[in-house]
Amino acid sequence: MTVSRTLAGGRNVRPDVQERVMAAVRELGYYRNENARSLRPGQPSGLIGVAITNLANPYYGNFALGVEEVAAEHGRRIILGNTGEDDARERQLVSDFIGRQVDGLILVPTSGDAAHLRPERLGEVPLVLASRRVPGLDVDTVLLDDVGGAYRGTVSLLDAGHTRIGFLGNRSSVFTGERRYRGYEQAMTERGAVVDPAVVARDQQDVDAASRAARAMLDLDAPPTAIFSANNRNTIGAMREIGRRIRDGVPGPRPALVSFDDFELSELMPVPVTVIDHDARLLGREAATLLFSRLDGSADDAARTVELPVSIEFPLSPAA
Amino acid sequence: MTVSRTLAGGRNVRPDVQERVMAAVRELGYYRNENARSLRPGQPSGLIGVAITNLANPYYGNFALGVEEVAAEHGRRIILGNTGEDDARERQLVSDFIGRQVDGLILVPTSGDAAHLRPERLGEVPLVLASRRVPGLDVDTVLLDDVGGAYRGTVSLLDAGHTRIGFLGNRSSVFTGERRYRGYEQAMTERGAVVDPAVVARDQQDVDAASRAARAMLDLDAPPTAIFSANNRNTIGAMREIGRRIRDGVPGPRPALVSFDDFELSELMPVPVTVIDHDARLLGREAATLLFSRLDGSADDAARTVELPVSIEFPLSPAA
DNA sequence: CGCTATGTTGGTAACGTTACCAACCGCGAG
DNA sequence: CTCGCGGTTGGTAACGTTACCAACATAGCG
Repeated sequence: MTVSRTLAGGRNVRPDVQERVMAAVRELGYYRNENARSLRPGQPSGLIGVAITNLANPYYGNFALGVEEVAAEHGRRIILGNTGEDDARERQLVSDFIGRQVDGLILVPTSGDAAHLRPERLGEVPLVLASRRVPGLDVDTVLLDDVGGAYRGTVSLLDAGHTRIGFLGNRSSVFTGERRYRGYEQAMTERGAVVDPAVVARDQQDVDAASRAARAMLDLDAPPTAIFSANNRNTIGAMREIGRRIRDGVPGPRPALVSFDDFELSELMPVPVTVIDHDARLLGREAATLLFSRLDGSADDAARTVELPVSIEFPLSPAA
Repeated sequence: MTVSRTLAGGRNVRPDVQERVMAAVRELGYYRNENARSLRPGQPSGLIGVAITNLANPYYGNFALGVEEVAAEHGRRIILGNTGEDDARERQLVSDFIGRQVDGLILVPTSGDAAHLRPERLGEVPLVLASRRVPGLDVDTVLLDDVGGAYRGTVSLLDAGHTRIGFLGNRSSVFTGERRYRGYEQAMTERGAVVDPAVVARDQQDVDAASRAARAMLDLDAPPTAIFSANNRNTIGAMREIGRRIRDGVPGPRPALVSFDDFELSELMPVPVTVIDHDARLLGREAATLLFSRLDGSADDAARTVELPVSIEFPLSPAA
């Protein structure tokens, strides 16, 4: 008990005893067993479970960093798992996290079945969703202003005189893919532009698929003069294809690009790129902040949604 | 006990009893307490502690992913901490990890004091270092072929006829910074080129500092005609500055670049970029593999070093 | 000088789990 | 019919920790 008290701050322990305890701790290389600590009822484990869909994507790396920062500020650690968009893996991760007595969960949910996230399954463990919502699950959520960003980005192309604007994005079952498409579609129809299914490609998960989709689109008899790309992977793929056409002297338009998600050196691209930028790290910080406000009881029961704004960065030079 | 046996696989439990147990588990939303489990002597916690220096850097995100993959294949989870190159924070993380009974540690070490990593402090917990070595610490380590990559990259510039080649990199106390500088220096002196301190800048930690360093270098009366950049952050910074000069019509050379670390769309840059590429995810996988070979006892006592090869990607077009 | 108040110390129990052991069951062989 | 054996079941203890309580020492006060 004296050791426990000393390590807990030393209240009501004589200073010379504390000194002897600390000396023994140093000599023995003693570390307090945190697992045994959290075994006692009511004791938090100090762990936050974080599951994201793709750690290789720098956006999620930054997201994880934001969560880790806030967790560290509150004296917690994060256990991190990668789901790879596989909901079986997500289920497995969540149940492992709960088994390790995490104080809370932060997820970028996959699109599959979400029965394992229902309150009756999670018990007292608070959950915060990031980036995506889960249908029918009313919990704290941090989102980006996907619709507004996509709308404003598309409008900037329309303002520049484009009317035939292609769309590259995720399939509609992905939450952000659906929202960003909605923003695009809304801008197009509001301005009387036609959304032609021939220049809408919504099933690319990686850079290569995005390149192929851009190529098919630009090889049409009536290719788009501009492309709205709904995420980083599609932007990189489209840009690769555009660069290839320029290098190889392929005739046809050199489409302007609007990219939802930033990428480095976008200002040096051979065609003008408008970037819809956002702060993944802030998204992570915000998710963690929501979680901790639950943990310290400073939030009422109602589920909250935070929608973070996006900013639009126009190309430095008017055209290439 | 019957519940424990059922959940452990059901050996020597009647099938109908197993069924009743599983039904109760489902009904009650029961999760086995992993912390209590690992409390019993000899039981592993199933956790691997991972501390990296900068999760915002996509390389470390990929590194963490590689570790996570291999850990998941072995049924473990990772606890992740970000040190931000702060060795006090590293110490704190390591002692917390040990307090949580991690089965092993994987670190990208900071450059400070490393007393907390000595075997007598870590006890039985195996440690693997990644990317960097710690002076005087003889443990399993995964490195890149920094010297060889930097050497070959520099040689490619010399072969192209450059003799005045600038260097952008980390200060020499950073392990990789030192090694990459060595490769550069070795190539230069071997070929009789002069390493001029005026075009060597070794103290940039972020993109902005790298831009400023590149600017100062290119503003010299005798600017370099090519630049060797020792890491991703310096490459991006240098490229920004080069792009700015092209855009603003600043007179002077448009230096060719060799970049240690890949970046996306390097083929679309306005000056030719040679990339010294490597696989951070593989680095993570390799580190985890070393760790697990310790854990299952299949490695003998001697510390091992794995040096992963790098590949060199030349620009698609000879010049811009 | 005795009483109380305060500070200090350590004994005990409980958290959830599983290794070990003891008890019990039914079945087949002698 | 009895004995022994393998399969099944649950009691007990222990892992390391801390809340609670009891015991004790000391100081202050009347």
